[in-house]
Amino acid sequence: MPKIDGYLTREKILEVAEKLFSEVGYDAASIGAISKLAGINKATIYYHFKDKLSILHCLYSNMIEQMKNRLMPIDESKIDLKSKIKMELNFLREKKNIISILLMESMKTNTSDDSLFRIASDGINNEKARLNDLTNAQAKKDLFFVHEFFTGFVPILNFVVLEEKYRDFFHIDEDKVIENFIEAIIRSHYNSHIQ
Amino acid sequence: MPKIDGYLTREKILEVAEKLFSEVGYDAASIGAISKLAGINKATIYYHFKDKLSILHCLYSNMIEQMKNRLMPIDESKIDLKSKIKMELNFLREKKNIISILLMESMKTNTSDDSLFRIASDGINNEKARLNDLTNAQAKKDLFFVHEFFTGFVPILNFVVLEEKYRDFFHIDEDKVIENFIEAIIRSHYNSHIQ
Amino acid sequence: MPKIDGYLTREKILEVAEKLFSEVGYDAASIGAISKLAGINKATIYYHFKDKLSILHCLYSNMIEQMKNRLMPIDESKIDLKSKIKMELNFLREKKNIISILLMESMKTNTSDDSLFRIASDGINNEKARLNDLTNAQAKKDLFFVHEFFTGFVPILNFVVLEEKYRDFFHIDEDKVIENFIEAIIRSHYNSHIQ
Amino acid sequence: MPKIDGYLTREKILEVAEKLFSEVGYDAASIGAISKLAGINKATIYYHFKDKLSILHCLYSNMIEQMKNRLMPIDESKIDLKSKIKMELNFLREKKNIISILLMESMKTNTSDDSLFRIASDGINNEKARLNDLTNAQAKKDLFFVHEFFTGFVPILNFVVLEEKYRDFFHIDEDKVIENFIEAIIRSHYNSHIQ
DNA sequence: GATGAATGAGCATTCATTCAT
DNA sequence: CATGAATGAATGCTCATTCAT
Repeated sequence: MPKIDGYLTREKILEVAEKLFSEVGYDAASIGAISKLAGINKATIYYHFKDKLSILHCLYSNMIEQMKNRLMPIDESKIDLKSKIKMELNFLREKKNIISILLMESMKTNTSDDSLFRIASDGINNEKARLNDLTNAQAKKDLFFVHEFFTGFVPILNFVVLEEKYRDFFHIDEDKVIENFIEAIIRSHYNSHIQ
Repeated sequence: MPKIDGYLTREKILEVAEKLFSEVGYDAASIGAISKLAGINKATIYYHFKDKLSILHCLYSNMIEQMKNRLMPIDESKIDLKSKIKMELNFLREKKNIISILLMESMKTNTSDDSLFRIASDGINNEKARLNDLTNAQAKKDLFFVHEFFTGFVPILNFVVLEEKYRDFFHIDEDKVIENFIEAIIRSHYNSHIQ
Repeated sequence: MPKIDGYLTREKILEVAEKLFSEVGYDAASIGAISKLAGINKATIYYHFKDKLSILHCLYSNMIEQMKNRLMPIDESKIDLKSKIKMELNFLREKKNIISILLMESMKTNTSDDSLFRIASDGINNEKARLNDLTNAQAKKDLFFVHEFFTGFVPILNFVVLEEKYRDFFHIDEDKVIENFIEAIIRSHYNSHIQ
Repeated sequence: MPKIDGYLTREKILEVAEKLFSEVGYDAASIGAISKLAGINKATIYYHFKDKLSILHCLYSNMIEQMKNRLMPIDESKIDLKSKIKMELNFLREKKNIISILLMESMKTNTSDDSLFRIASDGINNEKARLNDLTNAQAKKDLFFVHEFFTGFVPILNFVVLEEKYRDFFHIDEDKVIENFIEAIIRSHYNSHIQ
């Protein structure tokens, strides 16, 4: 085992943890399994991270960091909406693993983990500029957020996570399913934006 | 707890398991915890169920059973679409726990669990009648399914699971969030049905 | 491994734990070592005891129980004081192990474990009847307790624990050391009782 | 922390180790905890000490050194016996931590650690001069040692270690408990010296 | 039907210790 | 002198599961 570089070790742990958490879930992924897959001693993981949970939190932070440097308002001009969504989707598809972890953890009904909402509201707030009516603000903002979150953000994240399994089950090929999803999300969510 | 016969014990186990699985996830919910919460001996659980996984499968079966006896096509007549959705939503909200389990398990990227898709395609097939064009069938059907699944089925299930946490995070009250969601899902999904 | 009798298993665990705790100290005695010495599976220990600490507490309780059924006032009549002390000493020498544990744990300066004092005050209160002066009570009682505790109780417990090592170091034989200790404790403590 | 030279670092380690050993016991005090409390890297501790045990041995040596430069015979002249004991007690009370460690370690029934006896016999031999009868020497010396050790040395060390907890439990204030102990130890031990 | 007792394997975490720099 | 990084072995404890009764 090379003692060369603590930074690389840390990265390797995060990489393997993200993969395993998303494959079997946070709880079923053991530190022992991570250490074996990473080729790193179990105790070394605890040199770099306080505990198992802090690995998860670190993954979240890294994702948020990347999201921040990226999420930009997608405007309504239909000219290139499709390609904009395609880019967005490709960006998110690279983050499939951490997104699946985020969704699974958020769906535990008794945790107070609100990462999903914090991330969503960061992203959605970027687009709030679209709201042109500032009278009667709160009621409209509430509807706007629900619409953005449940008919935009949520379907997209779910698509990223479930797409592959969807293809396997329905025997459709990748390009087609993506094409179809983009058409569906434009028709439904983007064509019904609250303004 | 009156354990009049084995049936009640079995029901109690299922009831507690469903609650706990949804609260902390399938993996973090131990048989020991279930037995303690249910006031039932651990070994008794193994009298009624072969193993932990078969409890989960039994919960799935029960849900599918209930879904089958219920899912009916929601037609396009906008007259009472809203109240129809409201009813649908109330029906599903009672199943919040098992739905959260189903979603969490489906999102593990390495499982071959396709319950989510089997349940979805049962439901969606009921509505396929709506498709009026039978020529060029497959391509259209594919789009239809993607649309139904990712912009209808998925947002609704996610809403059922996340609604309470959404309210806590955004400080909105229950009635309003439901009202808003129904408006959003009608605007987006139902107004863009593939026909 | 016989599954015959949970009570016996529990007793065996306590017996081995007491021995090991006193040999190497509570902290250095691992549950694994106890289980190995007892010929009992590690997990079985946790079936019978909530955690490691509750084994210790159980040992304390058992000792206190035995002490209660035993400690009687030793009166001043010198006729058979010696043989009374000898009996007392033999009784305590059988409890050498738990006494050494009790002392070691009590000497950790940051624990709030007051078992030693609770046990001592039980024993000493039995003898408080000897105090014949009830005027000016508290100051006298305080002195009485300090005297009983630090020049009676403490030397006796320390003797029980250290006697064997004392003999090894000073190369004296058992009978003689006991004889000498009894003479010393009578001369010092019993001849100077607060009355 | 000014780590001007290695000497200070070494001192700091010893200081923190002594504190922690006495607080939680030698076994429960980890090198990691010592290093954190001392603000010194774990590996640095191993630069200064071969292993954990040698820290303990070093603390013992230091104590013995200090004891040697100090222990003087307390003669029988009752004139100022009280103040002599008070001084002795103050000297030992400053060494409470290492004394508690010494006692705890000595009470492990399977260790061959005889530091307690070596220290005691150093101190007691200083006073052996008091013995005026040199015929029949051994039997008398044996009694003398037992008396000095178990009714003098042991109660005093135990008092030093347990005093604070004694006060907490019995709700007595410091001055009073010391006053009482001195009276008790004079009455019992010093008034019954073997001569 | 139900249960007390038991277990092997595994869990997250910590240990004292090492070593290249 | 000092340290960041690493490790094998062990820690207390929990797991799903079994089985005689």
